[in-house]
Amino acid sequence: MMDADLVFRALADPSRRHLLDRLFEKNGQTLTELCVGLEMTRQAVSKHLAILEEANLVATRKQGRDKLHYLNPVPIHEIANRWIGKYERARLDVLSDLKKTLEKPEP
Amino acid sequence: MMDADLVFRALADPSRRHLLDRLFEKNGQTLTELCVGLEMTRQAVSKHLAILEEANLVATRKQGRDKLHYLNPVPIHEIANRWIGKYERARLDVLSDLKKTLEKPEP
DNA sequence: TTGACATGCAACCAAATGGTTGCATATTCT
DNA sequence: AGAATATGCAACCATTTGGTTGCATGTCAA
Repeated sequence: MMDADLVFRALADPSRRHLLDRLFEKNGQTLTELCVGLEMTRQAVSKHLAILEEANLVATRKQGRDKLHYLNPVPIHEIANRWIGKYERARLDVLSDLKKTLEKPEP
Repeated sequence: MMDADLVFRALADPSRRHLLDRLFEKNGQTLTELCVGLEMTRQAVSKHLAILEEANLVATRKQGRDKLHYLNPVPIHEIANRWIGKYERARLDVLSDLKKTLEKPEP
């Protein structure tokens, strides 16, 4: 099972969202590869990746001395389905009510 | 414009997500009304609501001595569209590739 | 008008967070 | 073997965060 709280908390930080973006552009990157261009030490990036891994947003595979990082979009998908879908329905209901109101002439 | 970072950070806390749930069940609640059943002081709830308001996830209207809180699902919708949609596509691409692989017989 | 109720404001506090530095370990390459 | 490279681990630090308490202000109602 997915822990939605871990996912939400992991997504709360812009650096972590940026790391997901980087993995989206190129999957299976190593830690040092993900560090280039960032104004952060390797250890900071490593911590962020650990949090993403804990939330199951990235999966890792150790290959020799390298650790390869892979994006896992499934938890994001589950959030979208279970949580955001609900509020999306609320939004559409509002639009639907508005539409009805506009269509119905004043009594 | 919506500040996605404010929205993500606002959604990161379980108490705040719970407040959104409460407003989803019944819209237009007052501060004290939103406090009942919560193991928190009114001031804590007030701070959470302020953060949600800053992220434009709730809108408020002052009516006499009451402050009414309304859920605004639009920022959640925008997050879903702009940000989650991208990773959703990634997920579907993976499934699509898998499907092709399964359909294509070995050469 | 006076008391009760709803909210606002500010100072304070402990714990979590995001980051650093320093050193250790493991693997690759010459 | 020995140097270079990739990662891991731990202690430490400043700031943010989530919460509290105490008091002030505004509004309704008897």
